[in-house]
Amino acid sequence: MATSAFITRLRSLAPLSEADVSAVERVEMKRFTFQRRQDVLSKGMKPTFVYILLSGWAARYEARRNGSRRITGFLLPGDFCGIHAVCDASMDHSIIALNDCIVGTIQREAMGAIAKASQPIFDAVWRAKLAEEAILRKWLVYAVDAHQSVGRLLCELYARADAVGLTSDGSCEIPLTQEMIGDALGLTPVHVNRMLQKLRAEGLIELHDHELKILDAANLEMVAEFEPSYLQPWH
Amino acid sequence: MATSAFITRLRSLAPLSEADVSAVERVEMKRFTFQRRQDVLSKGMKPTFVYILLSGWAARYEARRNGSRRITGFLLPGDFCGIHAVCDASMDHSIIALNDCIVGTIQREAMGAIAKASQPIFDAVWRAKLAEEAILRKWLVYAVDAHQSVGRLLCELYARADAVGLTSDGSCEIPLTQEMIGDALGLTPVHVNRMLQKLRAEGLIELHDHELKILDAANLEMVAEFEPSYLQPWH
DNA sequence: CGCCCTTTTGAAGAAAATCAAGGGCAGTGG
DNA sequence: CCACTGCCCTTGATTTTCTTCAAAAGGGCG
Repeated sequence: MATSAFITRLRSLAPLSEADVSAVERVEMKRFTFQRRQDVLSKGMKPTFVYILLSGWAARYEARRNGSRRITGFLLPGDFCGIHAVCDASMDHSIIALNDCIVGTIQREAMGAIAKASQPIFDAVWRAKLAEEAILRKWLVYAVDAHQSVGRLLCELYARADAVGLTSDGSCEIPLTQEMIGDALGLTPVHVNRMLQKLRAEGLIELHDHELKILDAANLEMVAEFEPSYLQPWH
Repeated sequence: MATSAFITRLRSLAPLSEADVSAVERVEMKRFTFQRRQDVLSKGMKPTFVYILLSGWAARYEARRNGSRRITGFLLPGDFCGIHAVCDASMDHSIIALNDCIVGTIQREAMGAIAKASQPIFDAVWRAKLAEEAILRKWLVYAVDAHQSVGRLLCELYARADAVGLTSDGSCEIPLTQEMIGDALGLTPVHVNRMLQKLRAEGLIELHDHELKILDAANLEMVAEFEPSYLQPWH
């Protein structure tokens, strides 16, 4: 069952046949657990395995000289976290577990073999990469206004959680502190707090105890200029 | 000779054999020219070809609701500009020619075939993608301070131009206006101007008539917190 | 010459950072 | 059982950075 998030994610990226699914299920995968705040992969490492987040949340981040850090992406169950192995590259950033995580690893050659053997799997892997890059671009494009940035991030995370079945009835768990949100958006936690209060006052969201509820999706997406097609780049 | 920038770029990404080089040279490539300010690819298109910039500069950009645009990446000769075809995805952003450009296109299947047949070519394509993603991440990480951002961008562009032989003696052509730099960094052209003046006053750079000269590389990289290894993710 | 595009300069205003401090809550240990 | 500690959220006051608005100057070109 631990591969289910991975399969769900791949299926959200390309239409897998039964044979594709069983090929993915049969591939040898080692599992590791990581505790909150533990590095899954560190900058400079050259992984020989492809890493996949099976449960829990993680973040890509980089430290700056002045001691601050910037989060450059959130990883949800089913996401690749270290695809670098496929081309023998080393990590230009680190990945940290945001809560307790289970991570699966697949040997570079085994991953390459199933991707070469099946066009849908090949497509899914590339599309996952393109989606990740598209997310980075959106973070840049909409990094102008703090109110909008915070709103957008919540839209994005909700949509991504939804794609792997982690939402129910307009709610989902967001295991992030306001400081982490600030590290992701380049804002101070103080300012994130004020923007969240504004979104709450506008009746757009509820967010308590790491539980997000979207109260008014249409207006939130309007305010946040959010349009989810970039998360599914093949449509 | 028009494929030379592409070959140079691939060679900077992975050690290609003679057979690899001739495989790339033999692949059927159609060439197109684009004039300054013309879209090479537009948001929403689903290209069936892989696009490669052979000469000139281009930029990835996205328009915002308020009419402003954000540049999310610069493309130099040799860079892939529409790799989306490999997995049948549509463009989530547009690409515009910044000066007169020549673009080559390779059919999806032909590109897939040479990448499957040769591990170095396969690696080069993936590494190009990872390098591009790494650049996006750095833009986010160092988007805090305007002085540093401008300095970093110049470092990055110089290093990338150098990788494809477009520098000489510490100088290179940067066909960007201050407004374009602002669109890339999320700054107003007015503020870009002031930051450039500051970098000039500090004796770090010269920049006149789109000609950049790095006067003090060591101090510029220090100020800009620039460390070029992310451009070569396999090292 | 006159027009457009780009760069440059100045002054005022807004968004977000910084600095500072208090409060709630869970876990820990005396 | 309660005090203590650490983490996270919240609020207020001040300061900095960058934007906005406005205008002028330089250069290329029809």
